Amino acid sequence: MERLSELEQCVLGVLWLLQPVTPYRVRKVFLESRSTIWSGSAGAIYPLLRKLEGRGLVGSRDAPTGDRPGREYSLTGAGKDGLRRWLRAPMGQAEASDYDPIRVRVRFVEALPPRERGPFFDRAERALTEQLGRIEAMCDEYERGDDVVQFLTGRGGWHTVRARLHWLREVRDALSV
Amino acid sequence: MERLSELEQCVLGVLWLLQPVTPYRVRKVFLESRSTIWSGSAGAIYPLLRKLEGRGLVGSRDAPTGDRPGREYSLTGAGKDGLRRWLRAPMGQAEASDYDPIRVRVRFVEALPPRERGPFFDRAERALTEQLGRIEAMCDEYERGDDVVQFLTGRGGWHTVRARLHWLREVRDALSV
DNA sequence: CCGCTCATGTAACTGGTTACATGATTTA
DNA sequence: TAAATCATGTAACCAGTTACATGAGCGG
Repeated sequence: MERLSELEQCVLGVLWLLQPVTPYRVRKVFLESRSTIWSGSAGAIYPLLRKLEGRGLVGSRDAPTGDRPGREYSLTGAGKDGLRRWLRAPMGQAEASDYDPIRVRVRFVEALPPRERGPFFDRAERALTEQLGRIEAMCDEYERGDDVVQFLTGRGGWHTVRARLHWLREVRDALSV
Repeated sequence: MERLSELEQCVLGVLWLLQPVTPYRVRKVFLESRSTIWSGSAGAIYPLLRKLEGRGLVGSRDAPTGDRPGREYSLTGAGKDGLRRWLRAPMGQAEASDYDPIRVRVRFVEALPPRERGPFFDRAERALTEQLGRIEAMCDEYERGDDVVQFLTGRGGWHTVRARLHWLREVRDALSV
């Protein structure tokens, strides 16, 4: 029982939500995600799905639409077990930690001459504000749906980005730039 | 002018902060970081430093301690330019986005039978609370130093983790588990 | 003297990305 | 009818990890 990568486990989750589902639709979940760790590239998803099938965690069948060939994947019992094992696993520092690309940049902001620091923070604030807007739009959409958890998950991202934005203003203030 | 990876740019930043610095000390920055995107493995740092040297962004010299051989790296002018170019670059969705390993798990929590959802949230809350404690300890330490930005950066992580923790309690409440 | 940390490295691997190829279907 | 999107895939590449090897110095 080889352990699964984070992406593989996410894909099991997506399958659980959307099954039966085509690889392309799985891809789109990642392509359209506000998170950027995974690109949702075909080169990631198609081989991954076949690999999961080889391990018996997912099953597939041909599902052509009219003339076009198509393939649909679903979770097997073992697949659902795998998903649950993930959710039952202990959570440690890896799960609690986060990486904030803006925060690391701020760590080194004094490498910039003073007059460039204001514009730096402007760029950062704008990026976060725009992200906040995107998430709000997304949450509005989700709120009209019937999937509560989807909405709540969106709100999670919103809270986090807002916290980063507030912190950024605190930093500007503390450094008076 | 090949573009640099995020890790390479971070390493330039670390060099800017600590130069002249040994590869081992650069590693420790990542090894001891609360963030877990990079392991700080020797296999990452040593070849990377040589690569940066090959590109003329960093310079090195022998710096043995008594009997032991050692090597010290510093930024070159081009290296500092590279660091600044990073900080001057526009920030978009990639920089504003975040990945929260707990949030993705929450997305799929209903794949767990109801009675297991409480313990799931317990584990998540504990992991975040512990992380909060670690960050607080770190910030206390930094506060006694003279590096304001280091302290502020620590606070950034604290704000983010606290936001995630608050959100988690909101979710528990909303799902009443 | 044993084990730990300091310190420097290499080799094999792997989990992805980028870029390409192909063709059907929809939309402007 | 041209361009965009749907849909499926492959091949080459690459950044970083894991695991290993080596040896010096230090604390119990």
